[in-house]
Amino acid sequence: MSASRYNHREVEPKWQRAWDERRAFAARRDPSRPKYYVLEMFPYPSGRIHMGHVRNYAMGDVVARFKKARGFNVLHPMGWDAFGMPAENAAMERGVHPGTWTYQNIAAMRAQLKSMGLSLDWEREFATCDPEYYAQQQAMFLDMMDAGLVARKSSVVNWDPVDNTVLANEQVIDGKGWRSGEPVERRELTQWFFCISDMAEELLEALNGLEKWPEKVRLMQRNWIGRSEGLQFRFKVKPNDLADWPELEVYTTRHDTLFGASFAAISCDHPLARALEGKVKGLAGFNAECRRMGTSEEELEKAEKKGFDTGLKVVHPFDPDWELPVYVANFILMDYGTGAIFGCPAHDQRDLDFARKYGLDVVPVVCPSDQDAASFQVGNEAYVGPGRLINSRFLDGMSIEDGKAELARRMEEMGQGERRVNFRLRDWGVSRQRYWGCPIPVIHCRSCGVVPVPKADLPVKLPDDVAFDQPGNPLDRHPTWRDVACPQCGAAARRETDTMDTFVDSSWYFARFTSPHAKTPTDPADADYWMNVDQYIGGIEHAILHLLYSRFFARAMHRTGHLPAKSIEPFNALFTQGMVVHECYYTEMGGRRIWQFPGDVVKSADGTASLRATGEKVTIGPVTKMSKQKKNVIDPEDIIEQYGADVARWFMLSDSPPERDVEWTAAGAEGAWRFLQRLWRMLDEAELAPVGTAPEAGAEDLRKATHKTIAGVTADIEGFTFNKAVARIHELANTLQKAGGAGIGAARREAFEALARLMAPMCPHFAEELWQRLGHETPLTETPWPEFDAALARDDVILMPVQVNGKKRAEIEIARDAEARTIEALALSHADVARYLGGKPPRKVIVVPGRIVNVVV
RNA sequence: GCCCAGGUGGCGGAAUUGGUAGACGCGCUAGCUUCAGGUGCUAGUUUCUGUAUGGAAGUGGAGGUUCGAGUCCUCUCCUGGGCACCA
Repeated sequence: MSASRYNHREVEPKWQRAWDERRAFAARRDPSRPKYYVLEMFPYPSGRIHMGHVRNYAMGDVVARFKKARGFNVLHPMGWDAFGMPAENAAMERGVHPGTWTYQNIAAMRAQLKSMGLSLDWEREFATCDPEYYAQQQAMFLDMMDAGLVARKSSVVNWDPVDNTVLANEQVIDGKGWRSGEPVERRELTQWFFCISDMAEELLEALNGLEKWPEKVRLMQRNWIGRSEGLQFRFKVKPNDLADWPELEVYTTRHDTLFGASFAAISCDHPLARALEGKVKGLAGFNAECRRMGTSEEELEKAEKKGFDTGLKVVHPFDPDWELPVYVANFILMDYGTGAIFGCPAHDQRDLDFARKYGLDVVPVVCPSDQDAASFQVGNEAYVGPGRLINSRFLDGMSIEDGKAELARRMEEMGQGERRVNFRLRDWGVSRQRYWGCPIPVIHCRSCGVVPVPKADLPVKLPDDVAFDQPGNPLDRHPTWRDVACPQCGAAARRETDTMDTFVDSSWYFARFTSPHAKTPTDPADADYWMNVDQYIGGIEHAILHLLYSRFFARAMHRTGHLPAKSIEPFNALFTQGMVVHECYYTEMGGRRIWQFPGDVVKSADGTASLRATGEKVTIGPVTKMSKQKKNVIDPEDIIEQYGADVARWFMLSDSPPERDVEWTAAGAEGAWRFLQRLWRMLDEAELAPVGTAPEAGAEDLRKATHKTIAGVTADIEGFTFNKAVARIHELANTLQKAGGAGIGAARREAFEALARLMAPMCPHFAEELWQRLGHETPLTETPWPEFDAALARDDVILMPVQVNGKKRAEIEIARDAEARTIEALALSHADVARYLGGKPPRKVIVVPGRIVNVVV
């Protein structure tokens, strides 16, 4: 036989065509078979796939193909998260219509994804910008309005005063608008909201049931929802010439520290702060300064703590002679609690920083157990630990918990406050003042107010004739689109020009895949059969928002009759994969870094690097997430062209555990390529028995290796440790290569066939070709997963380590199920062990049958 | 600032979940095969020490629990992700 080479350029298209012709991955409802729905987070159509996509979809495809081989009726769909800002940016920069740009990108990316050979049901494909999709989203918005899940209220946005437009946090750079360069202001707008906070308790509770979700994601969601038990109470305000403000209501979780209070503070957006602007000199300016900060929590928290004394006082609830100054402070969030707090500097770091800056008292009221109550002082660090209450009158001597209970009891008795459960979670603002999104289907009528668009008039379609020659929302400027007759009174009215947050689009696409062309959001029979998603796979960056919104939306869809009760938690299992990272390279010019593409850089053996074209010295920077800015991107298309999709997939699954970041290296891709070629050559040279021959009795070692590998790889795929599966396949290939000699042709065939079948989920084209070469006519997509023989996969005699004082000193060969006494006797009789004992009896012997022996001298 | 995760050879990582640290791959070293080569094959490769069977140290750092710790506990340093209008 002559040595051949595996040629991916012929083999990959061949099998892609074969699967297509057989419609191998078309999912059809079949109640007689168990279903399995595997879903990867759908991509944003940026124009090209990147390595992160390759990794994500390679993993999903492993699961899909594996489950199919195990007899499940698999649903594995793909679509496009197609609305969003980049399309509008492209429109502004290049004058191309957002829709044209988006659908061109989809066409390009679809072709790239198809070249990966993924087992996707392309017949279910849709884009969220298809009117067919967003029409159903609008229908659900109306249903949710009816169900009381939608509210209209004001909230703050980033406002660019030059462009007169709302900015995303991303578009605010160092407090300035990204285009205008002018300082951004916070501005209040009336917006549409989904009432997710009404479900806060339920969304929190149900996290406990999501056992197949990573614990860290559940924890992040718990913290995000942020349930707290506290006290809401009212201070009397002095001097009381403000008729509208006899009281100031605050919320606290540390009411035990009320006797350590030294000030009260309110948000600059608090109605009282606004009311005082005309009365207190300088306050308007201070508030304006606060509002110049962005809306992101990060920015607010990191900013220097600043306050403005309003001159107002509030009276301590338990002492009419005790007055506290009222400040407006830049670190109080209007959206949390009541937008007002009392400050206890000794036991809250922010309050302490604030008190030191403005010369306010710092009175400790919680004393740690190892400190003396009379002398305990707080320095530059607030004390937030446990202890006994001091300086607190009727609370003195109590624990924090008892103090809270007693204070709350008295406050409730006085009628001045109530215990209250509060959540950090805010309602979901979905209004966007942008064109490329799903129009919110309501009409504003001068006499009827807000009127929903009748369902018969859906979809409210985006107009095509829009211009992006100026900033702001083109829907506002369109000559006719806004004009419409009021559905109730028939008078001239105006359409809502806000569109929906793109998170809405991605909060239910998984349900739509079960019946992508239904005339209602879902088809009950399809949703009932296919839901829930059995395995969801995506990036950890979606751990909070996307997943929380989807959980909310599934509940909302159930309440409005679009999903069955079992689907209020739509994702049974979740896996969050790590990023693809790469070294970055730069040259320097005048102290500035000029980033260089990896393809333009040559690395030498001594670890230095230079530019291919000019030989200029290149500095190797850190390994970071692939990004256009740092140019450290590898285009999957180049890799697929050079090495094939199977190599790209195999390497993405090797080495790094799926949940961790993986570094793309050219050497790693080469290694994957060499492995496939090696297997291919091994088959050239191997003597095999005919298909179906029973394995020989004399080939035990090879057979054991084969069956152990089948058992191990099966467990690895189920446990999402694909890197270990790859390592095991390498080991079997090594064993097979070394297993020479005649008379084991059937055992050798068994090993080769196992390799082809085990590799099929990871590099399907190569595996199919191997399988065909082994003499099989039925493709692997229709071949069941291999079974292992438990007797062959287990060792009866094992090598057991023997430790002396915790250090390994010997090994004994012993039956796996030997009794402790037998093991101990054999261990102690070992020459190396005896040497350490020096003739004396051991002090203690620990025997863990099947594991280890430890002799303590 | 707050929340979450991760630190193991030159590199990516494995370690039966408290039981032989370094599987597998990359890289490197030596040799072979005459290969145009960045191909293939064989052997070696944690560090220190010793001629040697061997010995000692070793999982970011410092303590602790245990017969036994990469794994559990406390403190600490570093890196990454999220922070509500990026998707």
